[in-house]
Parts: sequence; structure tokens; C-alpha cells
Amino acid sequence: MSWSDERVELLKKLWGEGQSASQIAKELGGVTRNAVIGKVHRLGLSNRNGSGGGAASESAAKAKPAPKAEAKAKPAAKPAPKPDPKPAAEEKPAAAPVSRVKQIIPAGQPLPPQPSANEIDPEALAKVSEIEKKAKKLTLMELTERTCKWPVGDPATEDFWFCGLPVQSGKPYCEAHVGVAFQPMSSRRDRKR
DNA sequence: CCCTGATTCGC
DNA sequence: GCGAATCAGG
Repeated sequence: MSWSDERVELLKKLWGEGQSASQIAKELGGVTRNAVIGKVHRLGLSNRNGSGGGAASESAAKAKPAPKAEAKAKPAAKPAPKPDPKPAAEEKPAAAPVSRVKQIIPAGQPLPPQPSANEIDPEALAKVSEIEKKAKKLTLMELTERTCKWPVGDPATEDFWFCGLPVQSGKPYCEAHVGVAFQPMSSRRDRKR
């Protein structure tokens, strides 16, 4: 794979968005994160720093102020070459947070539990619905051992995806979802019955 | 252990 | 120019 014009462009875009090198590598496909990083440097992107011999910035890349400010006005060029077959489906809120997720996932991997119809910490729920906006919206096949496997939406419709955010070490979900998945017992205390 | 980016250096 | 290997930090 070579760095075609378009690929470089996408690289710049994603890098500018603060995507990690590995993430960009995955999206580009055919390259490793090292390749991405190497290219980034050659392109002159990257941070200012000059520690020789190794290590460089400690937490420079992590912080991203708000460098977004460029409206590429490419002349007669294809506006958005998305070689990514993503079935964009965000017309409706489909939101239905967690309360009514149908748990009918094809068989296979670790299946997420269901936040029963119990009352879960409102705070945890709020956190979830908030992070869901940032969810990677991965498909079953894109899940890895380290991506949050929390299902969102109705598996029977197009509005279905997996959270996909980085898992909370060890757990199958990201921090927010771990929050609602593993209730401390405190809040689930018997609902008298 | 997982991850991150940075640098080096043979190709 | 490229990117794997390596390094260094979280």
C-alpha cells in the first residue's frame, strides 16, 4: 500500500481529529500504526519536541485543545471519498438508552448482559447515553478483546451497533458501560417483592 | 498487560 | 520515502 493522495488526506484528517495512530491505521487499512506514525512525522505533523534517544512527549498527544479549524476548499475534487461502507444511520434518535435494549444477539461472543429493567443509577445512565454519542458504533465483527461490547439499539433494526470504546481493563465494557453493567448491589437492592 | 507516540535505520 | 524495530511513557 502506498500513500496515495487520498490516503494521505484521510491520514491528515484523522490525525487532526486526534485519532490515535493505531485507530487511523485500522481505518486506512493495509498499514500498521508504525507506518502511520512514520508518515505523520514525514509530513511534518507531530508535535514539537526534540528529545533525542527516545521517548518524547509524555502527554502531548493526549491533550488536544481545539485545533479544528480548516475548511478544506478543494477545487474540483471529490468531497468525501469514503471507502468505508458504513451504513450511516443516524436519522432518528434511536436513542432508547439502555432501558429497552433487546438482547438477541447472534450467538458467538461474549454476550452482554442486560441492565435489567431495574432502576439503575441515574448518573450511570446519563453517563452511558452521553458516551454512546461518542461510541465507535462497531459491528460484531469489528469487536476485539479490548473494545466495549455493549450493544446499543435494536438488533432487529439498522439502529444497532456495539459501543466499541476502549474497555476498562479486564472488563468487556468501557467505563461507562461497566457502570451500568456491574451495579454494586447497592442500587439493585431488592425491590421488595 | 494494555495502550500511546517518537525515533532510528535498513531497505 | 517507507515502516518494522525499538524506545520511552502512561
